[in-house]
Amino acid sequence: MTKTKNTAEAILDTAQSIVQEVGFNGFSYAHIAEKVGIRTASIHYHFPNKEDLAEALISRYHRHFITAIAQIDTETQNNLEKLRKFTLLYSSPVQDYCTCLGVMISTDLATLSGKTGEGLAQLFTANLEWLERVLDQGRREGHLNFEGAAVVEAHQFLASLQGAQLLARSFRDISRFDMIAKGIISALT
Amino acid sequence: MTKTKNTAEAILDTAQSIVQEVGFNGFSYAHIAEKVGIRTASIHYHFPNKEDLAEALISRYHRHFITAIAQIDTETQNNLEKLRKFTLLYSSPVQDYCTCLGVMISTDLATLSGKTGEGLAQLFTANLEWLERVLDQGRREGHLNFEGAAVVEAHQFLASLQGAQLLARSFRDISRFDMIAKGIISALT
DNA sequence: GTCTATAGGTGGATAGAC
DNA sequence: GTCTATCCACCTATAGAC
Repeated sequence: MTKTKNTAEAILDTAQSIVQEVGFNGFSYAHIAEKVGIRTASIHYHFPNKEDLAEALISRYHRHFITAIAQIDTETQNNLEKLRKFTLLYSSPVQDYCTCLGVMISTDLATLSGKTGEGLAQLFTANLEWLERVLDQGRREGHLNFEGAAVVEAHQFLASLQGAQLLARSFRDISRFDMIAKGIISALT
Repeated sequence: MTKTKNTAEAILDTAQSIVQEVGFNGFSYAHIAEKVGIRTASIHYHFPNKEDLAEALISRYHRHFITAIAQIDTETQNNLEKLRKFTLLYSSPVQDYCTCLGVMISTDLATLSGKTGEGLAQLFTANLEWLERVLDQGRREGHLNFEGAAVVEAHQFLASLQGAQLLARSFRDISRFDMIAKGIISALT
């Protein structure tokens, strides 16, 4: 675990932070190369073209997400508290006035490959299924209160967080995100 | 009103639909030129650079939005019905699996001018102020039901619709938008 | 696995004729 | 106002040395 990060990982780290800031069509290999401290040809060695990079980004992001919600499930029993922690996952990119990778990729979708699009859909499906499960369990246990199907509530929950990121970013005002996130949670109690 | 549309308007129409599909960094003047049936040099005559185009797009979009909500206010008395019509405004781009111009611009913000950013904030402010007013009036008249401040509810409402656009687009499934929009409305009754 | 060098293309933008 | 022609910067991508 103390092993030095390899170049491919460093490229993905840098690429992800750039994409979250300017979108997938707002940067070039030269930008990544400069930040990582290598040449553009080296990036092409690891990711032959930009599509490969996009697919690698979304796939790694999905894996990280699975890890994150697994940790929430492990360390938290109360379902309301789980949801609160989920909102924190979505608040972290907002600290830099960025959006999560999923939101950025979703607006750039039309210019990306079908495989990247499938990866994005899978990521959002994982989000929605986890939310639906937690919402459903929480209601049955009496900790959460909402009307209608859990799957609808899950969609509303996720959509609200995504929109909250856009609004916070547009106003350069983190409190807009916090206000919305707090509102979703309090509506469930 | 039957006057033939001038070139500047035709450029803006085409540019807007392209931006809503691929984002502001996903197209070039050549793409617009081809669709409009002119040369790129002609676009530069009307909009010297891309920033001018961005500012013109957001400013015109804002004016159109003002017109649209004024019409809702004119033809509708019931505040719940006003909100329902507002969701229809946000559902129309989704029919082509696009997002509204505001959502697209908000993700591309980092690569755009400060003036464009201000225009976007003004657009969203107009959205939020209208929503807050309608929500507040509706609750005082007894047609709407929600807890907490109207300004918070307005933020949640708008964020939900924006996120709903992203999800519908990502899954290429309009019903995701409809599900969320219907959920927001029914939670208010 | 990373580099230099470079190909081949497209980007935004301008000059000047009509 | 729109065109042709063109500039130059930058882009993605590859070849081949080390």
